[in-house]
Amino acid sequence: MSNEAEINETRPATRGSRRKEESRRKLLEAARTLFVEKGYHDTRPQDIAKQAGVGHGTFYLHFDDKKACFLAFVDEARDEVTQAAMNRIEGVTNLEDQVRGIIESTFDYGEEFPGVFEAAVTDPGLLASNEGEVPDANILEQWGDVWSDIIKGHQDDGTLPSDFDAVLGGQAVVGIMRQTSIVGQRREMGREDLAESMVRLIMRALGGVS
Amino acid sequence: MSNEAEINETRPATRGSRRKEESRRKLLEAARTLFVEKGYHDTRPQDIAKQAGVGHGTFYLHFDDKKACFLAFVDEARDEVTQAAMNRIEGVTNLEDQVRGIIESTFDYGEEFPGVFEAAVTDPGLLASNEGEVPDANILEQWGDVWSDIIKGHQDDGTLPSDFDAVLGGQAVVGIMRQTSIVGQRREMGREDLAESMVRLIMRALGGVS
Amino acid sequence: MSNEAEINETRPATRGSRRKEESRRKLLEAARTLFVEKGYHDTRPQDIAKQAGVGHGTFYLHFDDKKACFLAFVDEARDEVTQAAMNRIEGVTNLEDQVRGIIESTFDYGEEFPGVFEAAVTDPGLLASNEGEVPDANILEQWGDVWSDIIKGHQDDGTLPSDFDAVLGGQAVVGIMRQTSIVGQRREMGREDLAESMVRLIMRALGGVS
Amino acid sequence: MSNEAEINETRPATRGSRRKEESRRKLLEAARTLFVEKGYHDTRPQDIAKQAGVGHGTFYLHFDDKKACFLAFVDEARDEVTQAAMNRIEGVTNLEDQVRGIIESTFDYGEEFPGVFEAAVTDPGLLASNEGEVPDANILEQWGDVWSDIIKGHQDDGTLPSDFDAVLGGQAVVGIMRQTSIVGQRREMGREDLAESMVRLIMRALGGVS
DNA sequence: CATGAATGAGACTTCATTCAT
DNA sequence: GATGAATGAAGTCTCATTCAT
Repeated sequence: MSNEAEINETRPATRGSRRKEESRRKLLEAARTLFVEKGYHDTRPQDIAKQAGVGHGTFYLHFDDKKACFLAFVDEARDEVTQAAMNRIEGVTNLEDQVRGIIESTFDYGEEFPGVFEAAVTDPGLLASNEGEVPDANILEQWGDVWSDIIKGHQDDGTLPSDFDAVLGGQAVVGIMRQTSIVGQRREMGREDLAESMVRLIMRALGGVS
Repeated sequence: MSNEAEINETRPATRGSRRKEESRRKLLEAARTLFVEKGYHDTRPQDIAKQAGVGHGTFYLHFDDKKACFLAFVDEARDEVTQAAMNRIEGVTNLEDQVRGIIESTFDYGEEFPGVFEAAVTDPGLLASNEGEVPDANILEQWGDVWSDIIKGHQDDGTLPSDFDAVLGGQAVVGIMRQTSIVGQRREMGREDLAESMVRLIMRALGGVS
Repeated sequence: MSNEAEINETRPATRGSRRKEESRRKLLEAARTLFVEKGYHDTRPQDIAKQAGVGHGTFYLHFDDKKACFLAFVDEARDEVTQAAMNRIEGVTNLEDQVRGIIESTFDYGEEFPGVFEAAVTDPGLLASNEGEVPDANILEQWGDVWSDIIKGHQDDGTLPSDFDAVLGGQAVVGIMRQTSIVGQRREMGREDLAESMVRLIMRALGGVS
Repeated sequence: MSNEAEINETRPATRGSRRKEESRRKLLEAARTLFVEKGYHDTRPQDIAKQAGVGHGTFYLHFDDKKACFLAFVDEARDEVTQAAMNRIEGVTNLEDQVRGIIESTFDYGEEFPGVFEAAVTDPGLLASNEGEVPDANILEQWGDVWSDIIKGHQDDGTLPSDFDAVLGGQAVVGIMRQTSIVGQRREMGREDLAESMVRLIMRALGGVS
């Protein structure tokens, strides 16, 4: 008996917990599909459960409530996008190549999972129902911070001028990316042109172009 | 629709129409207050009517539905912000002064009517309930177009380089403004520093600074 | 217009409010029927509305929630029972006659509205869902207080000994009545015998019998 | 059922049955804690299992359903209270001393296990979910019967008058005790005064005082 | 034109119970 | 015997909208 328990500790994925993990996975996948397709307010926990092929109640076994599920979806999307971008610029040191790489990577992700990014960007503030709730940091703001780090690195080694706040610079980059890509897609600009314009605008904004 | 309004202004309003106009005004003011305070989804037509001091049913005499009311609120806010900005840069020809003027004007508006801008920026797409509805153009996108015109003017007279799409440039400006001002406020940066950084980032992005 | 308003003040039952009052009445009647028939936990607001012939939502126009409706039902029942008892002993000064009168009156009420009293006696503590809620005074306790007043009166004029606390005495009377009548009914004792035994037990307990 | 229990005591329990007995014990203790703390409707079988440190499913190995568990809790509490009272009046023949002894014993129990008595008194009728179910006799009614036996004994040996039904007398005693002790505690009367008043009221009610 | 009582589809969530492991 | 993930019927309550007055 105690033997078995110890074995379980080294192999934490017991039968039950593996099954539970599977359910959670199915639910998150379903949530992604539906949040993207119909948006937060038009997606019911019930729909997610059905799409996942589990019972209504199972939903609440994995998420405290609908909002928690949405936040989990956003977290996942953010991690994926960030990971993809990081992989793309692995080893790249030139700023312009980094900018271009991240933009390309974001476009790739958007093509592979259409709508996911847009859905994930829904302002969490909109979901707050209980007054006085912690206004969870926006995914865009978090992304801006990633950019801030990159910028700070280049300010330190002299590639970029230091006459502006790296924090605001990071947010500006995200602001440009968000707004131009939304409109660029809506007005059906070509991906190449769009990317090139974005790179130019961003590089210039940061003072990285003579 | 604006036609009709003008006709009404030229001929003396009947008793009924004056009363109606008054109701509409009170409702819109109430709507602004509540949409700003509690957001779209947590504001009920009933609340708006009560705050306006009219009966619930009266709401539907003036707006087809809740969404229409929200859109009217957004329209109004947009017009106010735009008007204020236009007044501020009246007669100003220098780009940097225009940029600074509009930013200052936006900040002023935000201080006078806290939260209105943020509320008005809610993506109308989120409100769509009927599938296949026309996703009304976002207020930010419309603003970007205003900037595009300004930029195009400066490209034509050689103040700005023409090596990027003025449309995207306009959106980029709006993107920078939105994202940096949100974060700037959240992190409690001083208004002066924030404005100065925004001006510098925008001017550089557009190639207006050596 | 202002004329009409003033008339309305003297005749507060406008058309709308009269209709509302009617709905409330129908709901309370339905609530009584169902709470008595199926108990608190097996009666749904929906059932009450249906039985009353109004829509689900109307229920919540008149009661904050299910518990509030139950409490309103209890209040009503208590008032009725109390009123009937008070009417019965109007002008009666002899204690034994008062006791007998109230017991008879309670039995009458129980025969006219079977189960109402039993249902109304449900401990409100059982309904508390939010921790720290005000534990509304029990209907029995309130009744005990009514008896306390009667007893105090007889202690003051020497009809009853003063060697016990009138407050406890009042509660004791209610305790006797409740427990003996429940069991008396369950074991199908005759009403006459039951009443007579109750009178004797109560009179003796209060020291009102030599 | 009590037969089976006794057999188990005489022959050495197998490993399995000992373990089972242990689980049942832990569950009943947990049930007592939670029923007292949160009441019947706010206590879920899951909570009981968790508090007992066993799996949810184990609950149903020991009790047919939630109601059965509650009834087992009530049984246990009743037996404890009764046993304590019986021990206290062991050898006491004087009625007043018996009454006082039982009251003291009940108070002691209430101090040692606060809330248990109150929780156990929940009318089982309230728990009935299947229509037409036998409404199990109330614990108070059972207690009244115990008193009836005591009273009958005193009627037989002439200590008490025989001009009232001993059954009702027993119920009356319980009614007095219940109602006065609830209110006495709520209004924070001193234990001594409360007990003394209760003794006097009960003794008089039964005609045991000159 | 104005009102506000009424509506009912539908939202979110809970929980007693089962059953495969 | 023990477990705990899964279930889904059922419950309470909301709210955008209508309509009789």
